[in-house]
Amino acid sequence: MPELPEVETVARDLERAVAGAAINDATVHWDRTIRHPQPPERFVAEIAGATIRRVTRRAKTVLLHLDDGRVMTVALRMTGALIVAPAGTPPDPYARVVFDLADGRQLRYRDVRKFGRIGLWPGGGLRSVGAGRGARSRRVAEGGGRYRIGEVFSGHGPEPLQRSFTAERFAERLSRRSAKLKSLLLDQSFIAGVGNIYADEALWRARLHPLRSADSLTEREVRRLHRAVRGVLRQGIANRGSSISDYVGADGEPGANAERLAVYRRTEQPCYRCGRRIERIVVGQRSTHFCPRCQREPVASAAT
DNA sequence: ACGCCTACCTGCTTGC
DNA sequence: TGCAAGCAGGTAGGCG
Repeated sequence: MPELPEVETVARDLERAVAGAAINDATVHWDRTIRHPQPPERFVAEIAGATIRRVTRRAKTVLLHLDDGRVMTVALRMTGALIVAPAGTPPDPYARVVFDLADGRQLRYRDVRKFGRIGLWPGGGLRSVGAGRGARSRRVAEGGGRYRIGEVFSGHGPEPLQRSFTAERFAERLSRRSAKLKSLLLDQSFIAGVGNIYADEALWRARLHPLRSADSLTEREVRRLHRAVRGVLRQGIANRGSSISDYVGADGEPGANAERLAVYRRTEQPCYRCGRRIERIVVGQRSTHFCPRCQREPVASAAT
């Protein structure tokens, strides 16, 4: 569910709401939410008494940095949500892990489909990001542990909103791949944080067909896609995320970006640019929406 | 490198 | 109304 803009929204909400808060205790209601091989009981013992220093994001994962340098990672996957509940809020049947804060509030990890995972790592070697308004990347203090949290993300591609993600760098990466644009945008090792919604939106904005192969793009097309990817993500953040069914911010409120989507789940509805009906196809087992007029079909290589 | 499949889970919508 | 099938924002692992 949540892609970069939704995760960024949650991280920012939590930074304001729980930075400085101490975790008294935790309850695990669904063991598999705790990332293997950490047994849930040990996780609880290790998190109890910790204080949250700050909250950031890397790719689609929320990072809760603890005072002692350790980092708790929360990968929301499809239906995960982190919600701050004031004292006295009725229990949530879908809360898989509940953190009791010292001030009486609860930080709840809610996840209907149970795909999400929570991990606890010694710090070190990680560059996390603040995506917004010129926020700078920050280095996590070196933790004394044997493992580095940075290794968790070693296989991830660049953060599209960082200044270092230039059109030139994007062009270079694209030129070495022959995969379909849609599949590549979803590949977290190619670019971090883009999911099914924003991939479709970016391709529409850049007027590129989802089946185009990456190495077929002209320089101009690469620039359009670069701008489009960053643009749709920034717009998503500005609107506090796209709530299609169950995404909510840490305040429990849905985001406003769903109404601003141009193609995602707008099958058969008119394209905002040309009026043509939006089509839905399946690419890499993921539903894909595009305008057949604005986003021209790649020329079939008539080999003969 | 790439594509395709299966899993992991539950709930909601659609069609008969 | 009931019931089954299809769909969902993500990703890991396996196979060819």
